[in-house]
Amino acid sequence: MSEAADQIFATLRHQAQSGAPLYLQLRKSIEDAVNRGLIGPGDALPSERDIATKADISRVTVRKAVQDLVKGGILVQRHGSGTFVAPRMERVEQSLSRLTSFTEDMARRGMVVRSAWLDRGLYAPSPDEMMVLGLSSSELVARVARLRIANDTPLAIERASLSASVLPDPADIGSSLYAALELTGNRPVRAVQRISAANLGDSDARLLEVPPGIAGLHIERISYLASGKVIEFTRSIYRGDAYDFVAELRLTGPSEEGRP
Amino acid sequence: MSEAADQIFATLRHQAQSGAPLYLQLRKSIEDAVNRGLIGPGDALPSERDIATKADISRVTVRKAVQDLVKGGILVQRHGSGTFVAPRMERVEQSLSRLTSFTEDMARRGMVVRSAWLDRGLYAPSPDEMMVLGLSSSELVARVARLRIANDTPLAIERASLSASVLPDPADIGSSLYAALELTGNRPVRAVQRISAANLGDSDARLLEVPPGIAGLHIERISYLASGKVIEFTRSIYRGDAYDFVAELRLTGPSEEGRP
DNA sequence: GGCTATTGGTATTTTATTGGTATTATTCGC
DNA sequence: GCGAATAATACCAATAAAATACCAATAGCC
Repeated sequence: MSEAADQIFATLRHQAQSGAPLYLQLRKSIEDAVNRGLIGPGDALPSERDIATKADISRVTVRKAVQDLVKGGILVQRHGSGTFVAPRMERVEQSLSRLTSFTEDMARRGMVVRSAWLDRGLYAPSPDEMMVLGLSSSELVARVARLRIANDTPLAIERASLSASVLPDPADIGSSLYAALELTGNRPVRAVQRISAANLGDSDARLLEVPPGIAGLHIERISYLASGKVIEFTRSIYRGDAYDFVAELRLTGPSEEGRP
Repeated sequence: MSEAADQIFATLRHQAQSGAPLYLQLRKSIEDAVNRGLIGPGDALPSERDIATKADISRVTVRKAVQDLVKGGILVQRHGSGTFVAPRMERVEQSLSRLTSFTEDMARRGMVVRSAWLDRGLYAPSPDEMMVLGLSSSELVARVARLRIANDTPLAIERASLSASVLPDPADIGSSLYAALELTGNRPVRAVQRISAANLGDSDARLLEVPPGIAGLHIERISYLASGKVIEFTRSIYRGDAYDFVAELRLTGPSEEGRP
């Protein structure tokens, strides 16, 4: 457990002879460690017992300090699991290069992620879908829609459309659409992604639990097989106030590149 | 199976006495091996049993680690066949000039583009600018702001800040900021760009000739010199209804064979 | 085609570690 | 002296971590 969490004890000893109650000293130490970023959202604190023995005070005293911070929303406790720094709702950023792993990205920030299925089924294709996916009106389209949730806050709506021939049973997708496609041998090799902004409509806003009219990031992605055939068509809507897309650009070649 | 997959066990033993749960250690080892390219997309992992006996831990523990990575989309499992590194979408390197080339982009859509200057001058730096550009309060900052117009429709507002030392006279910029920087030998080689959505404020909306509150794309870009120094800091606002950012993603992996 | 070794998948149990709580002693201020 | 805040002790409950034993699908060989 050591790591950077030991910083707690450094500041603790520093104020040891202040005369203030022990639990207040400890509380301040922990608070400082969080505020100074020594331990960030999602990080685990040492167990109450560990803190107690290391600081040489009773566990109940530790508990008092910790509980205060839990009440204040600074920490989160999970019975049988541990004590953690409460995640803050700040802008989350996603690098464009890792667009496929929402789950991983969020987990790295100490957020508990889950998805709620909005839709999983086979339908008659819309004109849009027929055009993009190259379907005839007699074929079916598989639609997979889910709400992405981080720390009980809905962050995004993802709606994917695929030809039913590549995803005959939309219900048995695990957590990754790409993994499911991989299993059936339909591997996209290329995708074009289009990012724009749009005001959220009523139904989307309701799903994302924000007022209607708020700005949202609208991402449209079309994935292609090696054969050039379109395999997937995804429209995602991200909450504009909680999500950043980050791209790192590199200037290639000499300065003669076309410029504005 | 041996090959490079054995690298997993090397890093595993390395962190053996970290005290962390076994399955976390293993998960990290595998994750590292993938991230460092020791095992690439499509490559097979040793079987769960092999990993278990080699690392001298239970197979269920191996399973826990592997499953986490499957959930995160890093690995793919096929019952009766094996565990494989999942394919991954990667953003194609996009040249700096290309992404910023408003003019070129619009011209491709057959639009007549022009710009209107909103501001060109030297100012005392704001705290933001001092921080990002690394300026002291006694130095000056060059601000360049312009309205981008296509077919007589305002599309975007670009506001750039630079140290006055690299752009002593903001007034003599031609049509390209980058060209001006090139002349003084200050060529950015890298930039980090952050795309988000936000509702347009009153003044920006007025400039863009849209009603306030409409969704806009907010792009923040920080450009770096080869030395690592920040040279430019641009905040742009695009009309969300009239502009798309397009990125092409490519799936990395074994091109043909090697597919399980 | 069908057998078989090998693969991942699952259910169940044990153990250690975590937070949760009730109860009691001490200290300090009024 | 009384009472509230402080601190310590001992025990309870939930969860995670790990191991065992067995099931099911796939691939490959004959």
